Amino acid sequence: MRVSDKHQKITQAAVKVFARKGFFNARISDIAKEAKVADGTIYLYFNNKYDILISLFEDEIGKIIVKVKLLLENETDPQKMLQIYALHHLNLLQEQKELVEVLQMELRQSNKFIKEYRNTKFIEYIDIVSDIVHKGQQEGHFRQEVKPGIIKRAFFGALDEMSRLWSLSAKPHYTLEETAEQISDIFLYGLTKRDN
Amino acid sequence: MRVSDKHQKITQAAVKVFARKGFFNARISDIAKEAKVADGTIYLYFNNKYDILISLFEDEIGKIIVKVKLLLENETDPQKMLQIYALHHLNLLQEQKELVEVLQMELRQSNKFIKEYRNTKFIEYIDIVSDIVHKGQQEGHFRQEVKPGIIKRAFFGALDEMSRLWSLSAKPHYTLEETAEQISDIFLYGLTKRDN
Amino acid sequence: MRVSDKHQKITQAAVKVFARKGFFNARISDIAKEAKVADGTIYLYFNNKYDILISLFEDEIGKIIVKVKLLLENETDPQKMLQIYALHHLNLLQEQKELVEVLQMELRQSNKFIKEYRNTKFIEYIDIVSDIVHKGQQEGHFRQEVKPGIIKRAFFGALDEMSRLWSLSAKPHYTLEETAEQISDIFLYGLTKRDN
Amino acid sequence: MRVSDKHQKITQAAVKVFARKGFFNARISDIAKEAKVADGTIYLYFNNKYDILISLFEDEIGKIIVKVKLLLENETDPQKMLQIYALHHLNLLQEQKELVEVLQMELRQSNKFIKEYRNTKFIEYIDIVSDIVHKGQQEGHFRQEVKPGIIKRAFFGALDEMSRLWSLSAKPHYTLEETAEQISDIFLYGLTKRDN
DNA sequence: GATGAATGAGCTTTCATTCAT
DNA sequence: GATGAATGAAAGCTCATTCAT
Repeated sequence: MRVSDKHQKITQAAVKVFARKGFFNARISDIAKEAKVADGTIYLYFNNKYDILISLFEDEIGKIIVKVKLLLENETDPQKMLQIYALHHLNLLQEQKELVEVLQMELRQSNKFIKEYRNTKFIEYIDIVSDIVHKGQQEGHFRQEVKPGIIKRAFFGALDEMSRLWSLSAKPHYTLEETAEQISDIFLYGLTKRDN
Repeated sequence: MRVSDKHQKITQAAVKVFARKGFFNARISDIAKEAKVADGTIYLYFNNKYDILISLFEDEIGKIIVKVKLLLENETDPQKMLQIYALHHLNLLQEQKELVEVLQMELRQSNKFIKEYRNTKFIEYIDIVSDIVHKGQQEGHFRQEVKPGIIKRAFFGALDEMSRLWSLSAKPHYTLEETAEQISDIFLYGLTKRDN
Repeated sequence: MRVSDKHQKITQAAVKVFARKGFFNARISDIAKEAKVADGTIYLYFNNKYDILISLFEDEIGKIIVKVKLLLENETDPQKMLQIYALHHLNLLQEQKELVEVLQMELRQSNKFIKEYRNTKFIEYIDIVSDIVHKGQQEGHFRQEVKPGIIKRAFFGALDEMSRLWSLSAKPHYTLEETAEQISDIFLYGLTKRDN
Repeated sequence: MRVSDKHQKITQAAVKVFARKGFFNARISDIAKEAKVADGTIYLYFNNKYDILISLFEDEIGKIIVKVKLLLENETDPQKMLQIYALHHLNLLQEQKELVEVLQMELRQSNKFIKEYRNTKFIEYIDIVSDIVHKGQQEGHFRQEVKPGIIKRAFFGALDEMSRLWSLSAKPHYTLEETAEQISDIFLYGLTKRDN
C-alpha cells in the first residue's frame, strides 16, 4: 500500500507545519521537507495547497468521529455521554495539540476561500452532541424547552474556546479534567430538569 | 479633523475587505481602493498590514467594551446582566457582521504570527463575564463550585460559536433573541443554586 | 538674500546625507529633515534628486578650484606647485570628509545616469595639474616625453585612490603629510629630468 | 554542469546590466531577461541583489588575479613586472569594458552599504604591486624611502583613473599602450635610484 | 511514480514628486 | 514662498505550481 503511505506522510507533515506556521505562512516546500518528499510529489496526491487542508481536515475529523462513537457505544445515560464527549474532546488537545490548532484554523478561516467546500464531517461530529441532547429529552432527563441545535453549538463552542485558550497560552490555569468537568457540569446542570 | 478622518476611512475599509477575503487574501490595494485613497496613504497611518489588523481590533473591541459596560451600568442582578451581555454580543453580529468576522479571525489566527501582541482589550471584554459570575457567587445566587475563569471562556465560546455559524451559513436556523435566550438560559440554569 | 540661504542649507544637508547613506539610499525627506525644511521646499530650489547632486558638485568643486588657484597664485616653481596641489587635495579629506565621499560617488556613478551632464568643473580642477606639468616642461624642468593629459589623470587618480582608502578604512596607516609627500615625490622624481 | 551553467549565465548578464544602468538602477528583471531566465531563478543562485554584485566581484577579480600572476610568473625584473601589471590592467578595459565598469562601481559604492563585506580579493590584487615594489627595493633597484603600501594604491589609482576616463568618454585621446607606458614610465622613473 | 529546478504572477512597501492650503 | 499629506508607479522578493528528466 505504497500510495496511502505517501499520502499519510504528507498529511502528517502538513499537520505539523500548518500548526507551526499557520496555513497561509506554511510553504509547500516546508511540508515537503517535513514529509521527506520532493515538492512536486505533493501534487501527485493533492490538487493544491487548499486541498491538503481540506483533505487533512476530513481525514482527521473522520478518525475522531469513529473514536468518539466507539467510546459512546456502550453508554446509554445521556449525562454520562456528554461527559465522555467533553473529556474526549479536550483530550484531543493534549494528545494532538498540533492537529487541534490546524482544525481551529480550518473551522474559521478557510471556508471563506473555498466556498464550495461544506465541511460535512465537522457537522457529523457536533451532531453527536445534539443526538445526545435529543435522546436525553426523549428519555425525560433533559428539559424540553432546550433546543438541541443550539446546545450542540454552544457546547462545542464552550469546549473549543477552552482549547483555543490552551493552544495560545503557555501555561494553562486549569487542568484538562477540571475543565471538562466544569463545562459538562454547567451544561448538565443547565439541561437537567429540576426535581421540584 | 483630517487625520482621524483618513484613519477611520481606512479602518472601515479594512474591516470590509478583511471580512470579504480574509486577512491573508486581502491586498493592501483592495483596502486602498475601498477607502478611496492611494496605496501609499495607508502607510502614513499604519506601519504595515498587521498593524491595520491589530489597530482595528483594539479600536473596535474598545468601542464594544464601552457600549456593554454602559448597558450593564444600571443593572445589578447578575442573571439579568448575563442576559444583557449575551444579547448584546449576538446583536453585534447582526449590526456589524463584517466586523465580527474580522474579530473572529483575529482572535484565532493572528496571535500565531504576532507573538508579541497580547490582545488585552479582548481579555478585558470577556472578563466582564467572570466579574458577573463572581458577583453572582458573592451574592449567593450562583453555585460556589463554579470557576468564573472557566465560565467566562465557556460562555464566550458558546456565543461565539453561534455567531460563527451565522457568519458562515446563508440562512440562520434560529433568531438572535432565541439564541441569546437559549444560551443564557442554559448557563443561568447551570449556574444557579437549586432551591432544594 | 533669503533664497540662496535656503539653497545653501539644502546643499549642505544633502552633502551630509549623501555622504552618510549614498545617493541612492538617501531619501529626499532625509535631506529635508537635515535642512529643517519641508520636503516640498526642496523642489522650489532643485528640479529633482539628481539636480541636487549635480548642483552640489558644481558648487563645491567650484569653491575648491578658487581655493587651490589662490594657493598657487604666488608660486612659480612647478615642483612646489604640484606639492601644494597634492597637499591641498588630501587636506580636503580631513576637513570635508563628507563632501569628499559625495564627490567620489558623483565622479563615478552618476555620469552614467545623467548622460547629458558634463562635469566641466571637475575637468577644470584636474586641468590645473596638466597646466603645471606643461609649465614645468616649457621651463625645462620636466621631461618632454611625458604627456600632461595623462599625467593629470594619473596624479589625480593616485591621490584619489588614497583618499578613497581613507574614507573607507577606520584607521589610516599613513598620515596625510606622509602620503602627500610620497605621492608628489614619486611623480616629481618621475617627471624631473635627470642631471646626467 | 547544469548549475554552474545558470550561475554563470546570470553572472554574465548581471555584468552587462550593471554596467549599462548601474547597480541601483538595474532591475532584477533586467538581469533575468538578459540571462534569459525567470526572475525567480536568480534567487535560486543568489540571496539578493547585493549578493549578485559581491559574488560577481569575487569571481571576476579572482580570475584576474590568476591571470596576472601567471603573466608575472616568468618575470623577475621588478621594472618589467610593473610594466606587465600596468599593461594587463589596462588591457582588461579593452577586453571587458563592462566588467571594469562594474568593478569601478563596486570598489567605490558598495562598501558603504555592505559594511560587513571586506573585499579581500581586491586587496590581494593590488598587493601584487606592493610585492613588486618591495622586491625592487630589496634588490636595490628602487629607492628605499618609497613606501610600497602607498605606491600600490597610487599606482592602482593612476591606472584606474585612466580606465574610468575611458569608460566615460566616447573617444579616448590616448591609446592603451601609450597610457600603460606613460604611467609605468613615470612610476618607474620615480621609483628608480639615480645613478649619481 | 518521484524529483526539484524553473517559472512568473503577485504582493507589500518605498519614496520622488505634486499640489491644495 | 513654504508646507507636508497624498499620490501611485515601481521593484525586490516569495512561493504555489509545473514539467522535463
